[in-house]
Amino acid sequence: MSIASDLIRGHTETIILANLLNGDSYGYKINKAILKKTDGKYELKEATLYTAFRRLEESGSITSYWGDENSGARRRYYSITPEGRAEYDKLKSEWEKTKLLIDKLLVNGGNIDE
Amino acid sequence: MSIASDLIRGHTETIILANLLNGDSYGYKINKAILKKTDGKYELKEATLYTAFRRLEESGSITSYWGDENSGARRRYYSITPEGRAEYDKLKSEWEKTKLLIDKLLVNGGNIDE
DNA sequence: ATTATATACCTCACCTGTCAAGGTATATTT
DNA sequence: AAATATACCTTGACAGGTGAGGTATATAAT
Repeated sequence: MSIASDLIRGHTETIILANLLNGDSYGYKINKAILKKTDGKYELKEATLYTAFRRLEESGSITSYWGDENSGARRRYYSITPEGRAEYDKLKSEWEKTKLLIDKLLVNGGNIDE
Repeated sequence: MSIASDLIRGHTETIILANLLNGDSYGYKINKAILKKTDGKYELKEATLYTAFRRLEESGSITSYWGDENSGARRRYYSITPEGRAEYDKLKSEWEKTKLLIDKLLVNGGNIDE
């Protein structure tokens, strides 16, 4: 594995929301978009992806509907709600703050008396 | 809570190791050092701290010994091992890579066809 | 004297997100 | 007929974080 799952934990929902900001999409496509964004380095596990969809829908950040494909596999499309956009903004800014905090915490240092 | 635990998850061990690079220390002091590093914004929960010590010791990244305080509460000191230093380097560089990856993934974008 | 606060350690049960492993179904290519 | 790609889903196990509890010493406040 190229990325530790404990380091990505907690970002799954933000990643999904980011992929819905510009328009509706569906699971498979979102995962392929993630793969492309990261130059093939990262992709969500299916179980993680779909359980995250459930959580997001339950909390009101997204809604879903079945596509009307007349050919091929059926698709469940997702829409981001206004609450979802607000949630995205919140999670994004939390990430920016946390990033700085972790950077500070991982620096070799501290522990010298006074 | 000022920092989401899912965002810090997986960094606990790296944070502890970072605090042992410059010399031995003990739980309570490490946590106070973390608090100081982050200007009072963050502190590990005790249960998190001590379970992380167990894991780190079991995996060979740290060793421990009881201090010889002749007054006050007893202290268990921790030393980072050469393996622990190597582990720190590895976790630190994983963080640097993951940070860039998450930054890419959280950007508004993707989902536009071609 | 007793209560509160600070120091300093520890454990257990629970919660939550991730993931391996399984499954269903359609369409195309070999 | 088999393999691959698309596209969805669920279940059980696992692991790290945490709330809530505990022990013990020393000092400051009531």
